[in-house]
Amino acid sequence: MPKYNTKQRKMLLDFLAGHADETLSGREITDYLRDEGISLSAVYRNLAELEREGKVQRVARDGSRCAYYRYMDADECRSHIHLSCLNCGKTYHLDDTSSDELISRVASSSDFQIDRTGTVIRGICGECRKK
Amino acid sequence: MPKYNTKQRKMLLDFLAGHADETLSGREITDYLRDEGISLSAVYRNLAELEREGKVQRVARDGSRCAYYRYMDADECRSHIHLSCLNCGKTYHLDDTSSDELISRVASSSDFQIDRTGTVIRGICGECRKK
DNA sequence: TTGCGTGCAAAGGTTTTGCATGGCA
DNA sequence: TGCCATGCAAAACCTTTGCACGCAA
Repeated sequence: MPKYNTKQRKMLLDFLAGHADETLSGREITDYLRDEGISLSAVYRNLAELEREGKVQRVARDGSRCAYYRYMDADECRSHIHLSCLNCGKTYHLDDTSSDELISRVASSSDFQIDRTGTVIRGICGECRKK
Repeated sequence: MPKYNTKQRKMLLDFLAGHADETLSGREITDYLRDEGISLSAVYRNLAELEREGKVQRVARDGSRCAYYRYMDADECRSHIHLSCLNCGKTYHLDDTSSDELISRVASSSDFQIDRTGTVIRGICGECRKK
C-alpha cells in the first residue's frame, strides 16, 4: 500500500478503470499515458503494487513475449471465472452459477480444485465469431 | 520439417518424451542437456520447429517472464482440456466427456467457443491438496 | 560434397533496479 | 521538512538472429 497518492498513480488508476476487462501491456499503457506525464518505470512499479493489492491481475498471453495486465475494479471479479477472447483480447465473465457448476464438475471428475481467480479460459467470443 | 535428424534434435525429443506433461522453459531444458552437448540457441530453434509441427505447445505461465514448453506426444492431447497444477506444475487431462460437456456448457451460457488445446485451467491437483 | 543445423556472440525487446531529484503529506 | 515515488539510464533477463564451421545425408 503506497504512502503517497501521486499524480502518476491517479492517472494510471483512472486509465485502467476506463479500460476494465481489457488486457494491456506495460508498454501499451505507457504509450497511452506518456503525454500526460508518466514514465515506463513508474507504470511498472505501480502495476506491481496494484497487483500486490489485488486490484490488477497480471496475465500471460501465449503468443506474446510480454506480460499483460487486467484491472479488476469490483469484487465480483473474485467470484467467477474469466473468459478471454484470443481474437479481440476482451474479457468476459462466466456467471456465478455456471462457474460453480464448472468447478464442481471438474472437481468430481478429475479431483482438481480450480483456482477461480487464476484461470482464464481461452477461446473466441460470440462477437468475433460472427465476423 | 527439418531435413537433418541431428544429435541435438534427437536428444531434445528424447528428453521431452521423458518429461511429457511437464512444462519447462528453454533455460531449464538447456540446463538439463548442456552436458550432453546442445546450446541454448539450438534448443530454442528446435522448440520453435517442434511447435510448428504441433509436437510441442508453448504455454505462458502467469507469474513468470519466460515461456514454457509442453510436449504433446499423442493426438489424445488435441481432444481434451488440460489442467495445470499451480503447486507442482504437472499437467492433467480432463477426460473427453467432461471436456465436451464443459465446452458446450460455456458455449450455451456465455456464447463463447472454448479453444480446446489452448486453454489451460489452473488450480491445485488432488495430490498436492492432500499435503 | 552439399547445404542444413549448430555454436557463439551480438542484437533486440521487456522488465527491473540504482540513484539523484522532485513532489506529496 | 521528511522521505516516498518518480525519471532516467543502466542492468538484467529472455529470446532471436548473423555468421562461420561442422556434421548429416
